Amino acid sequence: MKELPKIYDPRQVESRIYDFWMDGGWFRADRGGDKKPFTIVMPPPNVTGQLHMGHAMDCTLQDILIRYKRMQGYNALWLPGTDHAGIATQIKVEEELRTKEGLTRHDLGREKFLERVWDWKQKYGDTIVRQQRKMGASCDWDRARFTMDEGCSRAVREVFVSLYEKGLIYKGSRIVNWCPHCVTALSDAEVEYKEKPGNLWHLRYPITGEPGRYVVVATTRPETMLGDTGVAVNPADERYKDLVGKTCMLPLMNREIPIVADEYVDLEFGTGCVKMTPAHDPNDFEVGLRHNLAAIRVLDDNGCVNENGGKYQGMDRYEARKAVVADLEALGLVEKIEDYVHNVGTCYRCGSDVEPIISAQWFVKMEPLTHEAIRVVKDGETKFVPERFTKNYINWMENLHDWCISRQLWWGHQIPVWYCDDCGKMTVAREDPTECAHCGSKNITRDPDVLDTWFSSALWPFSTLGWPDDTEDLRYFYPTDVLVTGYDIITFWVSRMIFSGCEHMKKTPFHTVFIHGLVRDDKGRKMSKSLGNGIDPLEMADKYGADALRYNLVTGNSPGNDMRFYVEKCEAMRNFANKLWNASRFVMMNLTIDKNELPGTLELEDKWILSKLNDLAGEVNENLEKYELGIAAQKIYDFIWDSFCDWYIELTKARLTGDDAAAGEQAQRVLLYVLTETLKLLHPFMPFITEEIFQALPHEGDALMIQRYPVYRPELAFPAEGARMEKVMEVISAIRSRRSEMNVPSQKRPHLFIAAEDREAFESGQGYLRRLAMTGDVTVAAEPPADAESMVSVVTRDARCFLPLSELVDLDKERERLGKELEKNRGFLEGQRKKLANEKFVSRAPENVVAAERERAEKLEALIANLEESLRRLG
RNA sequence: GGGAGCAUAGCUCAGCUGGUUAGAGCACAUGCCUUACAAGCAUGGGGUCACAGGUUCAAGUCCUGUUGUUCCCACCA
Repeated sequence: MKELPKIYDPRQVESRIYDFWMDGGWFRADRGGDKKPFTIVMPPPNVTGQLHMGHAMDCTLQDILIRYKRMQGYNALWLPGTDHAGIATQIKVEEELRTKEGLTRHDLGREKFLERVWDWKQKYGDTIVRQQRKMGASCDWDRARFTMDEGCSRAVREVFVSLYEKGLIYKGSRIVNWCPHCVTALSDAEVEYKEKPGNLWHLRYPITGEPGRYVVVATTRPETMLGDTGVAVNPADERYKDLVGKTCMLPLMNREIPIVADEYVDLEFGTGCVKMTPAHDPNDFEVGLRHNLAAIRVLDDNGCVNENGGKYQGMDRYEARKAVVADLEALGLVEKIEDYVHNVGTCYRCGSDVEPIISAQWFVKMEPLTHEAIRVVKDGETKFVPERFTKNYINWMENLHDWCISRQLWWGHQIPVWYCDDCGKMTVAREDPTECAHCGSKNITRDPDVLDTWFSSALWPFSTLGWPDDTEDLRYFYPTDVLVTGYDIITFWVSRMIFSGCEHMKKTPFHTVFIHGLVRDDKGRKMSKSLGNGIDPLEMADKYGADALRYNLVTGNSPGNDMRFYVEKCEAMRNFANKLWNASRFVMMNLTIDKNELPGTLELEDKWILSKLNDLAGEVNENLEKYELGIAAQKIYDFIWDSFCDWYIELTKARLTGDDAAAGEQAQRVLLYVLTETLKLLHPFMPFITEEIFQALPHEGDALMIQRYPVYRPELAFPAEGARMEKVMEVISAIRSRRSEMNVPSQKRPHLFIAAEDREAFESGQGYLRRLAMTGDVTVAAEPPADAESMVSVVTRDARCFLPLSELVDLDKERERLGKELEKNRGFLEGQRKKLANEKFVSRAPENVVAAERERAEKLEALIANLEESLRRLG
């Protein structure tokens, strides 16, 4: 028998157990056999990333599901990997380059710079993987992928070319979101709008040929006026009817620009006149197209005024803003300046204000792709859990603009397009071409841009399984089963995986999207580097154990809702782990058997705990199937702590320490069985400690992690015996409560007289009544003892108990107490009777509900009768 | 402007398809080193389930509205 330390120390256990699993090869998913596949692809964290609390939660939820499915007998594949994370990674490497060597990427050149990024990836790329292992992640590491590995890159290329061939990818000059700091275009999804205080400048543009007359336009970005090529009014606006068709003079630039009429202009807002800057505003761009307005770009890629900005050339956008306003004021052309709070688009990576800029970029034509992506969700082929996120998804899908996929970065999948220097045409190819496909010229230059990171992530569920090749893995494991991710990433990623799966695989990539919320700090704020309020999951795992951290992250919250992180909860969960540890120690210390087998005959308390365990197994399976992980975890917690430790272990002590060896062994067998089944139930949630204990117990099979997950078994349901046991437990609780009220010292062990109908239940349980209710001898009879009047009485629904503690009793107080209890229960009974007297209730409520209410009423009546009897005896 | 969530004990939150006298952790109070565990045991106090209507035999749970709060989407110069 193995002696275990008194306090569970996860540090001694976790890494050893993890190695044990790895050595066993149990994380590897096989194909075929008589098992079915179950697949989760891990949302790939950034290569340069550190595990934060959100990852830890994500990781825990996935690991619970995959371990559960593995134990159910599936070929369970959890496919891990990392994402190259274009902008994020490039920024990091550039920063290091600047601070350490004072260089920019341009100093190095593309090739050398990319070498540096790959070096960086080699160096830090496995940090997060190590951290995931610490959390207990049971991924198939042999299948780990990277979005820029050879296979994923081929998938990206295939998708780009085939979408191009289908006419779903095009290059066009359009307004895009431009980050002047990252110097690249961004997709709509990568822009975060933030409310910022600003101004609304009202500017006067003189009407041509009508001295002294102006149109007044309002703007939040006065510097863009340098690129104005028109003024628009609403065609229905009576105020400006005569101006349409005329021109005005653009101040500072002295450019004559037309006044046009367009529905886009809101009559109510501002003056009803809008300056048109087609090169720097998406709406103006559209209006410009309708009225043939020129698009004059006045900002360069760094956000500085370019050669089209006259004397302001070279100023950055904010400098130019001040200068333009100052000059206009000097000319008397600023009518007024209002304070104005408006939404400003910012870069989701660096936070700089995004500038809408006209630019030649690559786009995915979204509209044709959305139909199937919407259908599969509407038809339930892919379901969101919780369901409410479906609406988010559909709404987003239905209002999509084309997806800008080109980025002016170096780190990423370079766009497979070559431009011919001679004929000017494009060659789009699966293999790198040596000549122009149109004229055969060798003078071809590759498009320098790379693809949006999410372009490759969108293919993750099938590129990781071998696509575009027709691999065995792909055929076996695709479509995958569940995607686990936070709600913040539905638009970025989930939606794109769905339409990509539909388009390229003709099947939606997963049947369930399991959404979780954000992990916030104890004040409800997002954890962030800038706030410095992040809690390192590894520190928590180290201090309290990965199991405790996992339990913290999965209990007490429900799918899709944010949770607050409390260190105290880690402590509580560590205590729970320790509780289990000590319960296991207790079982082991009393173990003389070496085989896990239930005994042939069972005592009442055995049947009670087995029945409880059986119910638990049934419920936990139900909850897990419905993704109610927190509820399942809570039930297991309650079972272990309340039912198993606080009751059952205590109940077995009489047998274990008694003289009857056979009875002792019987108790051992049940203890071992119940503990082992409980470990199985808990294993997906707390993998380390459960495996460690399992290995120390007599067991069959190599590892707990590959045992069969318990299910409900009708032959182990003992509802009648369970109810009888609870009669006794109720008496124990009632006596304890009375003792506590009366401050009876625990050394005091009074004789216990019980008057009850079901005498057998109480007679057979004398041992544990003595032990748990701290009494002396127990006498069970049909009627109370003769001198019951002088004793302390304790009343339950099924028994009247009498304790000769008269010296401690104040008869008046006793009467008062009984009276109060009687009052209370009469109140309940009255309610109950009313309900049962209600003809509508009896006729309309389901039979079982009515029966339950009847039974409840009967029990109340019994309790009241007992109370009345006791009170009567007191006189 | 459109949409969604949340509002339950002092704090943080569970409460699944309506059905016991609404639960947990932490905190609090009292008594216990009872040979698994003081990271523990026993007992106890504490809640008009935001507000107002409605549906129902029955509402914390479903519907409508109100208030407060958080978030997502759109982006009107």
